[in-house]
Amino acid sequence: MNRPPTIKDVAERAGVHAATASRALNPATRGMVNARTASRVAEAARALGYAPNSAARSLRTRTSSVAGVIIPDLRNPVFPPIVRGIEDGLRDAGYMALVGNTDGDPDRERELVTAMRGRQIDGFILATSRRSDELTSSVPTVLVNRRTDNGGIPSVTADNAAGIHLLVRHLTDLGHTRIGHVAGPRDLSTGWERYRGYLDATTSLGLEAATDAVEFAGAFTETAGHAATLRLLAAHPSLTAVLAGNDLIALGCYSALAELGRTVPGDVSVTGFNDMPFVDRQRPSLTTVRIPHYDIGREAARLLLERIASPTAPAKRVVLPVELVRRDSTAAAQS
Amino acid sequence: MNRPPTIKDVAERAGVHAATASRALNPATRGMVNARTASRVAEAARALGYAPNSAARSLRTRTSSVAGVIIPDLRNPVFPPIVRGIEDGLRDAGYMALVGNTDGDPDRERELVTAMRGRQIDGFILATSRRSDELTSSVPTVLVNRRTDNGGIPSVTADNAAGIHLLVRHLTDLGHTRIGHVAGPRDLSTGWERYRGYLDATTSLGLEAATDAVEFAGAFTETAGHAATLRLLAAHPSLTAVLAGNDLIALGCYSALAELGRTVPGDVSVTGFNDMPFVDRQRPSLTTVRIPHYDIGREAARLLLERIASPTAPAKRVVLPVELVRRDSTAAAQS
DNA sequence: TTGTAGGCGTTATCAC
DNA sequence: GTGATAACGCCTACAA
Repeated sequence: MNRPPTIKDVAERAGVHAATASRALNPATRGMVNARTASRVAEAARALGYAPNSAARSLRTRTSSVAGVIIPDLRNPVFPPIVRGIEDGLRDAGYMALVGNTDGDPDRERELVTAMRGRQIDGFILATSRRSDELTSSVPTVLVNRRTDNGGIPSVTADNAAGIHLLVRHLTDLGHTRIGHVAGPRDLSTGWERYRGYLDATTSLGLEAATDAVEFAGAFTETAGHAATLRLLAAHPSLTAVLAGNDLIALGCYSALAELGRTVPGDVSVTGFNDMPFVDRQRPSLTTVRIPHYDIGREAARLLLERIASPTAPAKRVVLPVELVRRDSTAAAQS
Repeated sequence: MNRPPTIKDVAERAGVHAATASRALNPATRGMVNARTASRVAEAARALGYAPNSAARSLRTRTSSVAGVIIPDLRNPVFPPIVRGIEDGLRDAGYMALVGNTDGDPDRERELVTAMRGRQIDGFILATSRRSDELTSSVPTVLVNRRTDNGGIPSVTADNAAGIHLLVRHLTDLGHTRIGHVAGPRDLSTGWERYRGYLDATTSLGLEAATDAVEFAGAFTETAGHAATLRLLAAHPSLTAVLAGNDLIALGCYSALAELGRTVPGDVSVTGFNDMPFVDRQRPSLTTVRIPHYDIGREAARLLLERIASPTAPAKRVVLPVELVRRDSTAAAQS
């Protein structure tokens, strides 16, 4: 239980001064030191099992090689693969992730940001932003999955518009012309961009009455999707297809349609968004758009490291491609 | 972009010495200081937006209020609620979680442990342990979900044996007497304890031939479960019920039985373990045992904090109760 | 190429 | 009850 070795111990063992040991151990300054002494120091460090004290290093250099990752709730199946991607992306650069959940509460988010700043975080990856957020962080920050309307902060998101276009195209290919939309919350870029994509796709394909065949779900949840679907079909009973804002909303569509005595896909086709785990095993299996969650996370980590290296470079907005996954919840329209 | 305020700034503004400010701000030492100066300091800190520099504090106190959480893979649906529970449990005490994934690789695990130690972690929560691991950490450590055979390290797990008893009892109540087991890996406490529970329950209920009606799946995955189920039914074609090591293995049972032309639950009843998300929506919905993932995480955090406070107290092994969830994958045995 | 010295911000110890 | 001081371990001008 004796103290871990310090750089002084290493220096002593190698017969040099602490400053020399420090230079020898740091790749960036290794060149300043005689190659033979350098390897002697390295050997001593290895023998002692020396690991630099990061608190001391942070205090001195004002960097920590730690990134703060703030998400709404890890239990939402969208986030685990994203966080995993972030972790893997950070690891390559020797960074680690401090993870915090907000449950969508802005106060909680502020608390977390403050607490993490106090811990000398080098940067933030936020998955919690609303479209209207005006983030003015002095710390390098990257948005993931969601983004703000204001493009000042780098972000990594899926191509929501393209995904919706793929779905609408898939449905029109099946002969559908009366396609409704159960949209996600308007204040989140995911909900909003998919809604805009729906408007674009339907109008550009010349489908009538699309603009008002929309209901907004209060949240990306099954229950909110259920309620919104009931409202949508009450107003538009003749719809033959429903585009849901995401997979959970689509599951809400399933139950609402069942409640209304409509079959999927016999009477109404339903589509989701995200391709979260196990939607391929629902009854019926869900036609949806696959978004590359893990890659989104990894890319966000890359962007953050880039940003830390050059904080004043212009903010990139990376949009990753998505993929249509045809399954059994969509079928030819009944005429 | 000027430097964040230090305790010296706060002291100056309050007209006291830095040491006094430090005492005033620290709840533990607040008593040493005059109440009026204390509140003057607090006010100055608030006005300046002072947040202590945790690197300096860590350097001085050798504590960081950060815990390392090491898991196999966040994408395994068991872990998100556990990690979330840990995070919530730590937060109450002002701790944060540094999360790392190992993919079950012991080398990777060692790397992570070393790296986190270098970061002045106050303790570890490990979800990666194998039964045979001999952990001899000088840092407070708690095992979660899995544990080692050697009881020297505190752990928080679900009551696997009780869960299996509930399932076996449920099946015998339905008239089953020929119950097989597709077990999880023997080297993990989860797989092992459920296997032992199966032996106990079947023998204590006087079911014949139970001991050899077991196949071990190579992993807690659907494919491993599928393969093991085929082996089990080849050797024991007359089984009317299969107890799977966990939910994913149970899904493998489903597909294997379908491949063999047996219906669930008509020909064979199947049970899982964990009650992971969406198994209630499989066809058929899965009878399983619900384990309190979130509470397990929270309790692990509590235990770790306790351990940090008194590192030499005897190691508790906390076992949390589980609950039978009856669904459609089990039915009365055909006679 | 290597050694010396000072300081990062905080807290513990000692003196008043 | 408060102030002065030193030390935690590391890094980096600057000096040699």
